[in-house]
Amino acid sequence: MQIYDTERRAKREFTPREPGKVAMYVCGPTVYDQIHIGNGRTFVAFDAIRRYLEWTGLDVTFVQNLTDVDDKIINRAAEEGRSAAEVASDYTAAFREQMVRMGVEPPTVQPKATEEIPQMIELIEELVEKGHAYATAEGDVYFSVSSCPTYGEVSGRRVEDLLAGARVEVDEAKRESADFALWKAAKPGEPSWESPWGLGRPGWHTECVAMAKRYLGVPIDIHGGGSDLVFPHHENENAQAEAAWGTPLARLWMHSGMLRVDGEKMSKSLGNFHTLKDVLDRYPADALRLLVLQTHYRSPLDFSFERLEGARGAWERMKNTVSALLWAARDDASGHTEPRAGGVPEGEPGSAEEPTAVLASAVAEARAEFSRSMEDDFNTAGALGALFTLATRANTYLAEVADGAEPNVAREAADALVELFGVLGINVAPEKAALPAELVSLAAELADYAGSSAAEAADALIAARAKARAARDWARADAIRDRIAGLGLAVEDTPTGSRVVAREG
RNA sequence: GGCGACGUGGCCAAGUGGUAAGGCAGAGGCCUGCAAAGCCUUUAUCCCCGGUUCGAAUCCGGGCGUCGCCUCCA
Repeated sequence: MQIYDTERRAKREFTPREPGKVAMYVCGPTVYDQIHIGNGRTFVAFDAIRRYLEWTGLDVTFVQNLTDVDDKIINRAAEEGRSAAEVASDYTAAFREQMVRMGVEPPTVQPKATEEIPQMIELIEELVEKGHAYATAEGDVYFSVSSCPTYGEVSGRRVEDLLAGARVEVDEAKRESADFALWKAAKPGEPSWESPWGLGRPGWHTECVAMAKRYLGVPIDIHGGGSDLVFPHHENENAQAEAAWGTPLARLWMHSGMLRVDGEKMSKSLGNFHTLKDVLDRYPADALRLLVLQTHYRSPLDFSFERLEGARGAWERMKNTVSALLWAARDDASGHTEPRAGGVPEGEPGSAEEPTAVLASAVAEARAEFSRSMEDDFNTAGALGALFTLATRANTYLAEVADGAEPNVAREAADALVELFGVLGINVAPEKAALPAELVSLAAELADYAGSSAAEAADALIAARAKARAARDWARADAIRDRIAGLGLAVEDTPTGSRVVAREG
């Protein structure tokens, strides 16, 4: 498995520190507002990566912090006239809700900064003791960048450049402009904790270091985040680990590309700012995931609603294909699980041209190509291409063999699509509970159905409609279809016969 | 100014030494009572100029352009 390492600026073979196990840390949000689709992109990308690692059999411990004490939260609280804790609590809940909607697996551990203060103080003390950090008269503690020889390695910067090109006013209390705060003295009314340097709160860069150490041990295997975190955040994190423990924080650094909207950086002032919640209120999460994963995680992603529409269409077609395959396998959304008669393969048995054999090899090819792409730095776009190709071949197969589809091969193809899209967190399986009980009474009314099974009722209605169509009684055929549609379902006529499916939206 | 990334068909996007996956949109055809779904066909001098090579989108040099970070930011 090849993974691109930000620090080395090259792909390298990934070998976990402990065979079979991966210790992974991805920076979480600062909970001061609804997260936006840029955050969403990052979290979906790392979720797909995590799912793939797990799918290959690795035991992944995934840690993601919540920054619940920060200037932004304090400012927000002041604006709204309530406590910082309330603001943090609300947006923590909001964040988790969106992650659930987005289909992101919950982290193994999701520590909050405010609950890790002792560990952070311990780390800062260690840095002070070793001469890598210093306290000011005001009660702030800074990290001394020039005391750390490896500073700059993660982001590829030189300390001299940083000092020379510093755009920030040198804080009087800081020894050098590049030094950064590990601990900030509290101002009146701000959330604060007791420390050896007086009341205060931790700096952002210290959180992840303390948490990674506590929950994963250093160096961790993979540290991820958005590419805007490379500098200074991850550089500063790494410096603390190097200074305190003489080890890099992470063995491998992964960074996802930025998201842009309509070709521009997303910002509130440009009016192109979208929260994840707003987008998920309008579009299915699977469509958004598909859109995100159709671009490699390191590339910039240009978001637009036009593209999202396209992704939704593509996703729905995938579901249609899976649905048709399951129908051919006699196990679809309408609950048919018993094989039916008539599943005879077409063509010359044993011939390479035989459609069933062609589809079977298409499945194998798609699986191989999917893995090959993912093994190459999680190339989800290439992996999706392989799945779309399989879907097209499957549809071709169904069209070619008509009613003679081989159930086992159709099922194999459907299973592959559901499984592999599922590895990317995209659900293309038809909903099993799609058939409402009202179908039974409808079938009783229109098709003389006397039983109580919704699946059988669907069959009876389709049979009644087929009979009407055969008799060229279009009015009756359409009436049956319309009544079924009235239940929120749809009737589709396919090469393999008609079927009742759940309707989108 | 410093560091870095990218430039592939109308839009998006894989490929990274042997002559261009896939998605969206468009056009034509097939299937079809209608509708939906589906299938087939069709659109690429791979930003420009040099170089290396039997052979380059793919490597090297130069140019042009776009973007990111350098300040809180996923």
